[in-house]
Amino acid sequence: MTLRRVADRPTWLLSRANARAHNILRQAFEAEGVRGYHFRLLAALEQYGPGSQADLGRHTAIDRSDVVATLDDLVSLGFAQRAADPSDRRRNVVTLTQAGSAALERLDEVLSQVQDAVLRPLTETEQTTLVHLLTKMSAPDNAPDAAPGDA
Amino acid sequence: MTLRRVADRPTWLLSRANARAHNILRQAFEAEGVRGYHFRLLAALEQYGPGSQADLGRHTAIDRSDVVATLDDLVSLGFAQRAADPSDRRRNVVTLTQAGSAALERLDEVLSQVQDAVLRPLTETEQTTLVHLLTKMSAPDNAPDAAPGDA
DNA sequence: CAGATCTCAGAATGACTGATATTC
DNA sequence: CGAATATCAGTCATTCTGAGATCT
Repeated sequence: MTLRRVADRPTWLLSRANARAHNILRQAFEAEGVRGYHFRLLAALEQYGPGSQADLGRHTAIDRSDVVATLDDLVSLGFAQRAADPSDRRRNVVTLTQAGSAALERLDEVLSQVQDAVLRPLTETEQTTLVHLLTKMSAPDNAPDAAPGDA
Repeated sequence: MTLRRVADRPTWLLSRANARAHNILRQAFEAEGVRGYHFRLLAALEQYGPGSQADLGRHTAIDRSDVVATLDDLVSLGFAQRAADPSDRRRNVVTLTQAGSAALERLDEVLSQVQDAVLRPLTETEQTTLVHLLTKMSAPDNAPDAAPGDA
């Protein structure tokens, strides 16, 4: 696409680079039968241990209502288990199964390979610089949607 | 979100930075009553002049079937016109109206402001570097989905 | 006939909203 | 009571597929 008013924009380059990575990743995950939401949920289960679905939503920044459906998938894939919390009957305690743990390792490997493929054109120094710039760009204190002094 | 297996990834930073820009832009465009597709179509109409919908799809990388619906919006907003092509009755010749041209200018200004807001945390040198790295990363000859020697 | 064009219907993904029943 | 939890039923934008009708 050579649209002057679009292609010239740095944010468009950002969008293109991201779309490229995103597409490769989507296809790679598809081969494993999962989507991004599944991976994020699995990663959160591993990192934070068993917890409520609300917690999962907070850790992954996935909407409460989407956690429900995605978890349905993970349960039917045998990657996670739901159990009623005896101490708080509102809650479901979600646990990562061994199969889920194994799947997470596989998916993490897939992610690493995609990562390498996407960054391959850059030297290691350039990769470091890119990470630095992207981090700086999105730093919370620079976020235009959360100016200091708000409330 | 502080998910080890996700947040540590350069591609995640890319995704975050892009999402930030995308959200700001979406809201800004929403205030004008349009979406990204509308802007791209308007930009293509301006740049390439009146043409068929198929051409529009090619210039903007918007799917043929989505061009139809998006164009419906632009027509009902008075930003574009459809007319049968007398020399090829399969085609609709799409033309940018004066109102569409004015809207494009407004939206371009909105885009510039969003651009500035997103890149503000970086110095000018850093912005240049970022553009360079993103360009290099997504250069066609480096594209993992179009290796030289394919076909 | 092949091929291009326009259109419609639908699906998938990520992100989000509103409502509801239940429980603390 | 207010607040949190899990769930369901939607919407929305972007992207893409399949099918059909029309025309070159």
